[in-house]
Amino acid sequence: MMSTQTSEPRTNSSSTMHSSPMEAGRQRQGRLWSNLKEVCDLLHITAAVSVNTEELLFQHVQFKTGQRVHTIGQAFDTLYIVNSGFLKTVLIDEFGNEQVLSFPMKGDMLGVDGIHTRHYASEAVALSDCDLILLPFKKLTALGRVHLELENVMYGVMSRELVREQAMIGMLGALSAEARVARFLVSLADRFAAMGYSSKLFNLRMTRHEIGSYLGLTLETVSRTLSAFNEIGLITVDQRTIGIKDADALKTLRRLPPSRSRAKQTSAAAKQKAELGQPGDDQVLATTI
Amino acid sequence: MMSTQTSEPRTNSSSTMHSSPMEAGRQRQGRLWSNLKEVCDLLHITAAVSVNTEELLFQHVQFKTGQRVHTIGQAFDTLYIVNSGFLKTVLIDEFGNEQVLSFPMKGDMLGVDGIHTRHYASEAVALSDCDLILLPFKKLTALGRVHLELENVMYGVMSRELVREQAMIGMLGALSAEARVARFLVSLADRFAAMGYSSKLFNLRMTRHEIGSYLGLTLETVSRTLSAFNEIGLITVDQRTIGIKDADALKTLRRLPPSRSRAKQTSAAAKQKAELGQPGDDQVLATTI
DNA sequence: CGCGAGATTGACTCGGGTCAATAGTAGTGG
DNA sequence: CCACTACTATTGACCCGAGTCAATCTCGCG
Repeated sequence: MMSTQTSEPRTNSSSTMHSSPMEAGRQRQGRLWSNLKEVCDLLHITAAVSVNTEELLFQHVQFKTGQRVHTIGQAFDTLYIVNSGFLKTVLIDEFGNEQVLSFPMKGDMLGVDGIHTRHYASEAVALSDCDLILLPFKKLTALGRVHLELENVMYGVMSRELVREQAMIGMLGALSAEARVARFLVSLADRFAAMGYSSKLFNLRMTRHEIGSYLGLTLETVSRTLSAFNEIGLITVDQRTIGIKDADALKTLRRLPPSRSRAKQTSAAAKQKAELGQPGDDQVLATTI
Repeated sequence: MMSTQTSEPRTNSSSTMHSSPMEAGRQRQGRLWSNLKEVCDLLHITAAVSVNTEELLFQHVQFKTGQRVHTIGQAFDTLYIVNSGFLKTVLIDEFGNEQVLSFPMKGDMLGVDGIHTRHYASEAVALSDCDLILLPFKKLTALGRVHLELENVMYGVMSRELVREQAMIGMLGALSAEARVARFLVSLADRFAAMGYSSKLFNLRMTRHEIGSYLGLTLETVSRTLSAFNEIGLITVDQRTIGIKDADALKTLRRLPPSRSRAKQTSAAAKQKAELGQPGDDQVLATTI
């Protein structure tokens, strides 16, 4: 039934553009293109690209929810930059189990893991309709001879990704389930803020299962932890709508009240609820892409 | 008691060389230097460095056991390649706890995480006397203008490191304690083999505590797991001397399969074709639009 | 409207963390 | 050479955090 095909994405001509903001891009031949300057801005890389690069254009491509951008083992030839939309990258183990590695969004680069072996080492799937900028790798390296600053841009992006993964390893190796979920929420909030969305109220683009896979937890643990945060007033939860109520507490959280509060929830939980005031179920609209 | 100070390493002149093999390097001005070709060989990067690069020399530096190569936050200016010896890289959290990120050895590159912010994001400590090759980053990028293949070497190394960290995340997120220890041993064995040492009998250069930190486990669990492997004949253990008896069993050991959503077994059929690019069965949404 | 995927919640189990006691090993100095 | 000390490793006892299994509940969509 639902074929998860890697069907041809459309390199948009007159196609349906989605509603998310689109800073970069211009029409030409009925397609979207971006120049090097815009690409660097998107990456938040402060590269002095002084020369006129108007003739140096990179094409955009659109992917719809569920489509794969690349799969594991596929021959590598291009890098991607997310201009809008949300994705996940996953590893597939020998039994077909998914391990989520990251949730790329605007300004993130995809495909870097393919450079080494010339085959993508992970799979990238669109969690929403996406607009990606294509960076053909050969073109990129060829450009390095003309625009030397490009080299540093690439080093910076790859190094940044490496640091991000190091932080991930640190988190998986050392933090409790609650701390992982808390930091995940904070990091999401920060990224939304960086993109100009609200950091206090947003929609998760991924399932509990995917969050759990990303954090090395089960979906039940993720769900329970979100409920617990909700109960003590750190956040509000309504399905995929998350409201951040106490970002500082989330940032520094290591472990929830160790023992007693959980055993007898009738007393302890109720008491906490009373102390903190009614969490109240305010449902508000979240940012939509 | 070894003070772990960051005292000046010696850029060897007549200094004590340790016992490990030293393929690359030549004497000049009483110091060891390597050319680009040797550096690439060390990295196992198949870069066609055709031109004569004899005048392009990189200096070696020695570090003694316990010395730090770089610390977190220190200004970044050079990359390192391990020519001989063993190290660990660690993250330090807000309470001073170490989180081991990797155990670099011959052919590995250090310092890449400093490129992005121009400050090292991790700390590198020598676990044995080490011989490292210095790659001043400015020199490296300057060289990119003359030797264009160097750019690809760097991309390859960084991408390789990224893939390694991805695998680490996958392991921490999905595998049981036994599986982690088993794979750790196998990967060590493979790396020793690649360096020309025995893959069947080797010495660990790190403590149980460091192994545990690396694998997201406690030192007790590591110790117990090694003892258990010893008891069922997979390995022999005597302090830091490890003998691999059944590498295949170690490679495939799982205990505690992350349990997959999927139907209850008939797994034999499902498992055999763990091919790349295979969409597999469940996962992945799809929304055929 | 009914179906199916996702989310929530409860009850139970157990892997691995914690605490603690013991023993093996190495470096230092008398 | 042997004690003295500090580190490292092994093992046992206990128990808690998170995984497992399972029963609803909700919601979006055809």
